[in-house]
Amino acid sequence: MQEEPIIKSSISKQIADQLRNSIINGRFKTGERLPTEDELANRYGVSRATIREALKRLAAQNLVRSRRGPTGGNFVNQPTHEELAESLSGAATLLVSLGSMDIEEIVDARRVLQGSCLKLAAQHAKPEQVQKVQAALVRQKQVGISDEAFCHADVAFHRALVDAADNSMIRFVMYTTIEALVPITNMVLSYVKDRHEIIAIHERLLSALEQKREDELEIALNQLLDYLMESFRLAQIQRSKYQKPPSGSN
Amino acid sequence: MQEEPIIKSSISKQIADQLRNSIINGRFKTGERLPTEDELANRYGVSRATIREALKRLAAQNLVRSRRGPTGGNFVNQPTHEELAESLSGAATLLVSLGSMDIEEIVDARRVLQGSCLKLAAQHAKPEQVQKVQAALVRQKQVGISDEAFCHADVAFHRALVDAADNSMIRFVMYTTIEALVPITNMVLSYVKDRHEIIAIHERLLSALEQKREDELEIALNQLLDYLMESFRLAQIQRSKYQKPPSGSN
DNA sequence: CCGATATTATTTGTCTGACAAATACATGTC
DNA sequence: GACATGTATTTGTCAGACAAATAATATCGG
Repeated sequence: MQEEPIIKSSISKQIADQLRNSIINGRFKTGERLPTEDELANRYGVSRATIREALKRLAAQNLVRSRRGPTGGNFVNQPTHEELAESLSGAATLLVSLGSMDIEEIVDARRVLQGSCLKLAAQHAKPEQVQKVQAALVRQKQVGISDEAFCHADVAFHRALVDAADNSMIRFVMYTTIEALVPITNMVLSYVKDRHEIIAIHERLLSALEQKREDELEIALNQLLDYLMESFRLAQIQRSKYQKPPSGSN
Repeated sequence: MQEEPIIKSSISKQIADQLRNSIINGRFKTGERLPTEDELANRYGVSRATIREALKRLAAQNLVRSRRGPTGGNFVNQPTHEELAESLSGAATLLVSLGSMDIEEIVDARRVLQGSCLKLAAQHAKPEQVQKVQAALVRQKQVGISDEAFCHADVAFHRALVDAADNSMIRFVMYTTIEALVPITNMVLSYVKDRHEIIAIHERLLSALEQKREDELEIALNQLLDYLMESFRLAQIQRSKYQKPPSGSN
């Protein structure tokens, strides 16, 4: 067994993987500073540019962050839930925009997953978590706010709902599912001017949560998603009227 | 409004973000080749090293892949589901290893999410998907296979179950949840030598799927997760016997 | 002695130019 | 026509340099 005969991937990638493993296995602890780029270069016997490319790969995954100066360096980053959710939703929006997932699938997924999630929320929700849901809804009900602000509040509302389930793992995956639908919600909103319907359903969700009525929660959720799908179809029709269908879309 | 007065992040990061947006907005289509590094460097008015660091950030997210030679270059990569699942599970294992999520939460999440997922599977599963589940179970039942191989087959089994739900979004998030538990499963297996219990429950799951019995699926799932948690606790106790608690672990 | 300011050292960020390696394409030889 | 050879193109890596940020230290005035 030779050392490493048939390496096909680039050195910088290999180094990135090694460093990554060192982090996961705890050889580098979170918050700790890793050796300077010069020293890493010496240690691995490569140039600093290569080391930097490896570090940038890790930085793209929020695994390290760098700071300049004497006390600076590259530090192992404990990704916050926010950062994690962000990179996840980045992946999700990418999938959607590349057409790897269609809207029906996402809506179906949300029907099922968020359904379970809401049941959990009804069981576990603490008062302050319910209050957060309410706060988001209040923001959403402000008259005269922009589409963007409305959509932002919409996301906050659903995130608060998910948070009420009080489970990190569920939060992790549900944030992704929610984010994946944001572009569609945005599109729908620009055609469907009236937001009353959405707000009404949200209010229904909130009161059902307060009363811990699981059945009611499920009904309201389905109502919301049905409305979203219906609006989406209308928006698509409207769109194809004004903007000729791309016949030879190549 | 000046051009860009108060930028704090590095140029390479900014360029990476710009390229990323160009890809998402479809200015660069999937499979397409982007300009050579030299040309990008000219276009952005930076050095090639900077461009390369930006590209490595994107490569770390599986957004681009590079090839050498005349027809080579950096190409926009349509991430396969495998790659996506891989990077997701990478994030998940990271979260677990960094202790951002505890096992109870993951198991609870799986109870709920996979529960819904199995119901969907019972409704939608196509024959060939059921067959894949069966195939994975057969592999797992081979006598004398290593812990590693057993665990691999275990993942394949659960993935096949998820695939049976026939929904890309669900697959996306469930793969993550499954992967997050792999390290624990591994650890449990190294202490709990007997695999019969797991296989028995898996067989129960399979037959319940074949008969489309949703209630039975849920019961079996809970049984499996209960067993896992119980074994995990035992493993922890066993562990603390042989390996002194790290009192001053410095 | 103290405090504000200047200097210095360290480390990442970026630039420049070069060469190595892979690889498609053209060219030449038999 | 088949096969070897060269050649151009593009990424991968290297080496050394300077710029920018920043914390520690030294300096000077009170």
